[in-house]
Amino acid sequence: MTTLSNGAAASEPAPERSRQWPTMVDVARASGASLKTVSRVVNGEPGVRPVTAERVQRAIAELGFQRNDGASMLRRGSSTASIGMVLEDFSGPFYAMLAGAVERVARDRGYLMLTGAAENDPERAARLVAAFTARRVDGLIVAASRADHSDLDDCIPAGTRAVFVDRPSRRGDADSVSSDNEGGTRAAVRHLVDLGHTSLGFLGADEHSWTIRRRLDGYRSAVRADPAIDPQSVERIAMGPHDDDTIAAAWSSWTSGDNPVTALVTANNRATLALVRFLRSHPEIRVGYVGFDDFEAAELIQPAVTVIAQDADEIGRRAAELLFDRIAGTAAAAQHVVIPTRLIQRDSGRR
Amino acid sequence: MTTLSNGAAASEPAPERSRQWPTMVDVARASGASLKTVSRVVNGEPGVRPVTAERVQRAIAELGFQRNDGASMLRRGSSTASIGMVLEDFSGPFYAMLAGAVERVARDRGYLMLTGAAENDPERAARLVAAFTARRVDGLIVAASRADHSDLDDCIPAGTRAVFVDRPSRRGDADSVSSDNEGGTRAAVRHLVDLGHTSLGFLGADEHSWTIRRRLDGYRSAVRADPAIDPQSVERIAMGPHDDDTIAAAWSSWTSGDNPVTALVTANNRATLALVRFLRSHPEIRVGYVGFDDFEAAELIQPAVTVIAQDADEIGRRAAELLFDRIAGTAAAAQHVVIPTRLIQRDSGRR
DNA sequence: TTGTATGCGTTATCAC
DNA sequence: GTGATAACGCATACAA
Repeated sequence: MTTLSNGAAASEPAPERSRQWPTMVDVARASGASLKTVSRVVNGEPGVRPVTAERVQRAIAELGFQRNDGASMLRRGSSTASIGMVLEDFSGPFYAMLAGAVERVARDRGYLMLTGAAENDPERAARLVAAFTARRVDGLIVAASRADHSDLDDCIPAGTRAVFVDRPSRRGDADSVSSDNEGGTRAAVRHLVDLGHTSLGFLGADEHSWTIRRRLDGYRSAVRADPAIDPQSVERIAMGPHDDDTIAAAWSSWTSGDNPVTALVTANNRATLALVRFLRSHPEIRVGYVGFDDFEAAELIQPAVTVIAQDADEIGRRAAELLFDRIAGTAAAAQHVVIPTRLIQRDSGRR
Repeated sequence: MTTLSNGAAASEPAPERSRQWPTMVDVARASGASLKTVSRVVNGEPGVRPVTAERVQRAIAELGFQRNDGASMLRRGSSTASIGMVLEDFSGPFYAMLAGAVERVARDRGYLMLTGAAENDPERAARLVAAFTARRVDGLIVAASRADHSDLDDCIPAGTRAVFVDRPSRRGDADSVSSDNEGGTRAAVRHLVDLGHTSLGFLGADEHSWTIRRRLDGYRSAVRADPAIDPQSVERIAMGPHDDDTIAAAWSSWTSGDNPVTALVTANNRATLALVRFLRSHPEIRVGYVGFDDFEAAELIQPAVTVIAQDADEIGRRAAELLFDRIAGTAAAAQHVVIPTRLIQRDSGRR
């Protein structure tokens, strides 16, 4: 049983000091080489006699030495080769794909990703950012788009690179990437009009969300711009979250007068699924609809749901690349990248 | 413009040395206090005169100082207060929920989570583990359940705490948490038999996956144990991945002889969706089925899909708690926690 | 080819 | 109360 430089026994992990790893000093002692020589071997530097290197390697293997990257980076003054990602939650398919895309880019560049969920709590988001910067991440991807989180922007130290997803930064100096939310709902409205609908409604979601408000803007502007659409449609807006009751209330109010609503645009996945569920329990209601955000089962539901699809993968990729450009030092003006949406026509548009 | 101790100007981030943060030495200089006094203030240690503390605080605010947690942890010899999570991918709903649950527990305990996806590549998984341990994470959650990843187990240094999700460790000394996969498919078979089916088939998935093999085991044992079931059912097994063609081939072979298959068990979400899609394009085929793993739209598809639901949230929570117990030093024998599955009866069982 | 001494940003010891 | 000084694990001038 070897005794380590820090006084612990190699085979017995100490309880509170997390775990005692062998250090380069231990390797040096075990191999009879000096600290510097060990360092050379570990970092693959030239100028070590093969025999010596061999001895050191053996000691490394025997002790199970692994370099402490934290200490290495501290001494080098180099970056931590890590980024932090704040997302709203993990389980939404959009955020999950986003995180996957970001991590892929990060990994390709040799970076590690720290991740945390804001879960609708601005304070939690702020704590995450603080924890990330305290660990000196090289950059931040902020994908927590609720307006409440905008205080977050001030928590990000000046000079810390950050890219915002689905919402621009309140401070204008940060890059952002988002879907073409307005264009998406505009396309949805156009599609419904093409199908013969002239009286529409908007089934919203969280009104504090920046994306949801952009989608609402798109709906409003498309409705206003088209003289064929009943102007009442501009006011037929029900923000969420929705369940059977809220949808029933909106529906009965929108169909009680003359020129009743015949088609809906839903603002996100949740709203779409709430509507589908509502229609299941009210088979007598016939309505055309287009949902924002695609989902795996959209084509399996009957009628298959026509959607405005976001390219979460592309959004994540672009956001990460933008961040790494910043990290590399590209000092250009803040960019606001808008990723196109795509209307996937299935059957739910006609009623 | 203040000049920092490391020679960079506060307002101009240096290009390659990632970013120059003010250090305690800078704060000390700016406030006229000593390094140790600054440290005391930063850490809330007693024995500082209020006036002095005030002066230091002001300097901290002015410089935008934030303690370098990496350096702090190095000096303290304390843990890094971080865990690493290796998952198969981000976008699968199961892994996404898992990651969310783990991060929630970690955050509650003041830990940060590093995450990376193995994406079917054993080498990538190994590199992730190496990167995590090089940063001295306090523990690992391994949720990469393909059998190919089992080499991974040897990459985890002895003494590094790890909890395996959905697969036990090859080295027996690590905790694991998984669904009751065998019990799940047994319940599925029982359900189908209750509905009157006596000739079954199994639509599998990746045969290298430990979970898929357990589900297959459950199917086989349930079929063998029940004399009411046609023994041919034990061999009616088609491993995946599946598309229309593979399912068509299996189906025609399983229904060509006498006592044709009338019901199927699908091994995971992907297989279930492939079957649903297949049945869409072959409306003449009528078959009962139960899918492993619930999905949001399962109740919206017609017929609504009966599933064996896994409790991903509970699995993640238990795995994380097990890990933190280990980190806290609870030195008990390795535990293998099995989380029950739940049959959610909808309509797809009867044909 | 190899080793010694110093410092990264922080905390701990101990003296003033 | 306060402040020199050493040390955490590692890399780097520079000397041998």
